[in-house]
Amino acid sequence: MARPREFDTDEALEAAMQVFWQHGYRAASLPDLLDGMGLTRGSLYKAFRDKKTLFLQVLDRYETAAVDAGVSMLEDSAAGDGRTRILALFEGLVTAVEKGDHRGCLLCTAASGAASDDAEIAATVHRGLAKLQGGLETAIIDATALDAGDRRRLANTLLTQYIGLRMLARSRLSLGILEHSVQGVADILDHASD
Amino acid sequence: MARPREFDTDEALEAAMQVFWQHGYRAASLPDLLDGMGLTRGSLYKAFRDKKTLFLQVLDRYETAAVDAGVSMLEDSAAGDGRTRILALFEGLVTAVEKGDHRGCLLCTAASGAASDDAEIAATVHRGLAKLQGGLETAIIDATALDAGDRRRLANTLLTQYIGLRMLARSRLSLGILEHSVQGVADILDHASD
DNA sequence: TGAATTGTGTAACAATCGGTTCCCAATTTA
DNA sequence: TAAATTGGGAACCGATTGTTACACAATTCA
Repeated sequence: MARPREFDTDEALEAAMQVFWQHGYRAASLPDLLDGMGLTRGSLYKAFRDKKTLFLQVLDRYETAAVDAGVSMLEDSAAGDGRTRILALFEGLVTAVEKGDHRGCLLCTAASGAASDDAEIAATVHRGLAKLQGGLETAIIDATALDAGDRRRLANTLLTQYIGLRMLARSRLSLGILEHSVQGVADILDHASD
Repeated sequence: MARPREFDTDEALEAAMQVFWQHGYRAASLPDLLDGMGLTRGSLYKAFRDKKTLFLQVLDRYETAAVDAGVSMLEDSAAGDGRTRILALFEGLVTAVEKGDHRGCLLCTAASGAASDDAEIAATVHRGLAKLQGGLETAIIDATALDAGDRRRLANTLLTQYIGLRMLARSRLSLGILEHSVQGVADILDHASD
């Protein structure tokens, strides 16, 4: 029918995610995005409508790529017991930081930034964090003998811990927290069922 | 010698803190600051040099007003035992959110935002969080019988929890976490010394 | 081959950004 | 009164923001 795209939409979206991940929604300038995605203004606006729509698509991609992957791991009984799976989640976080990844959590950055004013963005962020919350709770069932109330509370504590750590990862502040954070999480888990 | 200031420097700084607290360093525009502080460009630049210097003064003010107050409470043995003092810190946080305060933590917002690129700002943020870290550890000495290593790890866990909660407070996301977060912290404390 | 359709690239848009400089009135102290 | 300093503006800077418009290229289908 007509002229086909010269670029791969999926690759462009992946590149856009990296830019937003590093700079946040508001701080990511259009030139930043154009450079990272390797296309021009006209192509970007024709293919992705505008910056906010692009960001929403990026959030969806992040949700299926990063969040769902983490949740699958948390709920995969073949990957060890619940305790092992939860600790693996936090170990992955620390390992990423030690490798120099200071991007933190795209959802968390979006939640605290100017993006929190926007209802659509806030809803997507909420959905992602709720998924993580559910994954943690599932893993806890397999790790402790807590009743529903305590389980929910423990899941929330761990989710808060997760958010705090990814926040610290982004800050580049060396408060010596990340080094032993996995052991700290293990302490919480091991003592929760007493 | 000369004409005196018509505005109170301290009040202007307080107003500037509110603006930065709500919008973050980069997102706070000069018109935002002028409106909030109630003065004009000429006066602001004459009195506070420039935006960054103003923000550094605001950070100092936040440190002495908010951080030092929290640390004093954590270390005040007249305010109950260590456990009580730590829980009071988190209760204050939850209470503030329930009153509609969604500003979160100025230090944390600065740490994750563009401010983290600046060495001076990063150093000030680091100093504030380290103070909090120390205050928590002092309170833990009064709450548990842990050795130095475990105590440090518990302090870091609580600080991470604190940061995560203030992050959530800023996000306005209702994941049902804040409601029982104090109980969650109490669980961590009560089981830590087992 | 020719018309229709769509992507590409660039220019330009209006608005705002933080920062600076200027002027002059107002007010103080020496 | 004279010197000194602030307040309140206006004006401007170069740069940036996200967005739109338009000419041109490329591809497909009839």
